[in-house]
Amino acid sequence: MSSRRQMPTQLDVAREAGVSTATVSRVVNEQGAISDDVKARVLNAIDVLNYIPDAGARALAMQQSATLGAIIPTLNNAIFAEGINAFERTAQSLGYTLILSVSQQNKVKEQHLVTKMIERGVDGLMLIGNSHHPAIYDRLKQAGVRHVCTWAYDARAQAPNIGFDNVQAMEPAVEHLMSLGHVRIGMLAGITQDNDRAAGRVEGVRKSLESRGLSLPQSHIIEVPYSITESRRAFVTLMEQQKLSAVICGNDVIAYGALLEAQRLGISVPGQLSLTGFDDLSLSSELNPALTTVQVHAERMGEIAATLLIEAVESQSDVQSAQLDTKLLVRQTTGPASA
Amino acid sequence: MSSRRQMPTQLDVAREAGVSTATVSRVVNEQGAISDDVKARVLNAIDVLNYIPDAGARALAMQQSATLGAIIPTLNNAIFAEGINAFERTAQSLGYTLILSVSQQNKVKEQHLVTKMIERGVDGLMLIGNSHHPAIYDRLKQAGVRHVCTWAYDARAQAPNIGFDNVQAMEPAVEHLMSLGHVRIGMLAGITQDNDRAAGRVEGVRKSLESRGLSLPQSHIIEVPYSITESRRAFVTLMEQQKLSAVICGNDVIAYGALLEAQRLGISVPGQLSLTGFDDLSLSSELNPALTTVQVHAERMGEIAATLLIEAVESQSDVQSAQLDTKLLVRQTTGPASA
DNA sequence: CTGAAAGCGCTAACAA
DNA sequence: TTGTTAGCGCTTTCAG
Repeated sequence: MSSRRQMPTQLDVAREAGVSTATVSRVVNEQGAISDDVKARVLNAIDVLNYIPDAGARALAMQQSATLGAIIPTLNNAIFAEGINAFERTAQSLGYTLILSVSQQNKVKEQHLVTKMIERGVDGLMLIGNSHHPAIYDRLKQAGVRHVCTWAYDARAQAPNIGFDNVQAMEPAVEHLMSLGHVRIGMLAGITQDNDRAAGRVEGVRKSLESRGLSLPQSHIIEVPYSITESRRAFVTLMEQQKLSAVICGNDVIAYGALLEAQRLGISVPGQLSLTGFDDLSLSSELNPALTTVQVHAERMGEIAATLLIEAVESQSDVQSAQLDTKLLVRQTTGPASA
Repeated sequence: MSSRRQMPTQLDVAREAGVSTATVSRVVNEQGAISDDVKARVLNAIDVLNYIPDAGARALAMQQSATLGAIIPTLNNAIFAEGINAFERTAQSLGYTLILSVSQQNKVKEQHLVTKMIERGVDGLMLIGNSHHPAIYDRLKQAGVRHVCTWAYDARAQAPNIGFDNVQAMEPAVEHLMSLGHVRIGMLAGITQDNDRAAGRVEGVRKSLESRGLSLPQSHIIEVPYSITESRRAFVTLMEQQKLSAVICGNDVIAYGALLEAQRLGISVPGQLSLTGFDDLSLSSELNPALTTVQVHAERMGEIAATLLIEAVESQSDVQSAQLDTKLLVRQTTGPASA
């Protein structure tokens, strides 16, 4: 019980300007015809009193908040941060405010956060990936809150998708490696539990391999958290157990760990071992050797998500899906398979 | 005009349970004494109707939103992302929702965003650094919105600070370098324009140097954006123009650029050149050579900011300041000055 | 222990 | 062109 109590309200402005609150509302929202005289008086009163409208009250009256929500697994992942940055920037430029929540990759928490978002009355919601608790979709539909799932594109998804196909995205990487003569290919994947993007990438590698007569046995995969330290450790384990000539990593950070550890162990990259990443973080092209990786348009994804969400909200229509492409960037960590 | 229209309201629940809205409010907020029977009926009605309260209406009635705002320069900076991640996590655990806006390091936009935050009725606001448009403090005070400035600690600051002293933080780095015999020390600083943290670090280096009889002429400093590419370029320029044996970098990313470029140029680190960073990003300790840098407790800063902000809001008192320490982490990019 | 009623600050018909 | 009057969905005295 404090904050806004001391703030001048629309009524104060109305009194100061000698008009009705409806009129104040009209000039604030630049809607309807207002005489220049009245308009000037209101504007002046607003300035004098330093009036700041109450968005909450406005939302209550208008039944829309000019607010977008986003629930992401974590911010400690440069690629999500980049996407959210663009999402916010775009939303802001279109007059929307961002409400951000982090689920800590916890499905139950995510479900709870969706309810929170509905409580807050967001006009649209952005989620990451397609594997969400079913109740989430129900709640969202019941509340009439438009939403998109990003970072994935699956024609069969039940919600609009704005992203890329994580399965297909791995195809060029496998193809590239095999064209270099690699046949003993392993993978340091992201944790696939509750993560359709990570799982999709594993599936993509497996399918691509199988369509070319190879396979990806479970023994050739280790799942690792988004951490260089963990990746280094897993890399050691993987290399000890298997004779691999190429390792596909679920993301760039995992690849950094593999590369750094390979260097420490004196395994030459790409001489003795080829390595690929995923995301194309800005560091990847700077490293020596520069990382061969799959480029993802995180920024555009964020922009598009915000744009389409807002478009759908304002036109009262369904949210469009949008498929973005990915691209294999061949750099220096991949080379011909040795002997 | 849609979203919540279709949602069941408190009144619907009241009818369904055969009680008054006041009663529904009481059980939802677990406040006041309610008979078990009534409580059960209400809870049941809530469940049946799938009732989700409207936080906006609640905020309007209670004059507080259970919302915290944060305005940051960018999310494309791992250290801010980490701080915000912790800020959000803490706020969430205390029942608060985060409204996040990015100023793109634009002072004018920041000022505008502060107004937006006030419109949204945030109970508390987190800002980065101490150099803000004066009008910001006025508005915040007028609106009675509690706030903290993080990532800096300055006893003279006009707003509560939760962070570290950017000037003092550089002292151990300079001291370390000088104890290794360095006297030709340069700096790749962050852009100091509108950035008191970057400026503070430059000042810190300068003061430390001067207190030891050395100096930091303008010719020994180049300011660089937060970008490896830019840093590499600036590093080349700096090294061409000056004979330096050590370069202090304004942050780790700049240091990565310097290190990578030094390696490309065949300048051995730390053999021929010592390098230090600032932030201690997770990659820094993994690099080879591992980066000597200044450790900052971004996560704790975010936690504390949220905690103290909420504490102040709920106790109707002033926000406490908190000073965090920084620590020089001596690793492998610094060594004795050669000849 | 529960209900009635007023009001939070704003918008939106409907009149005038 | 402007004012009046209802609410938006919730909380909160104040009665009972």
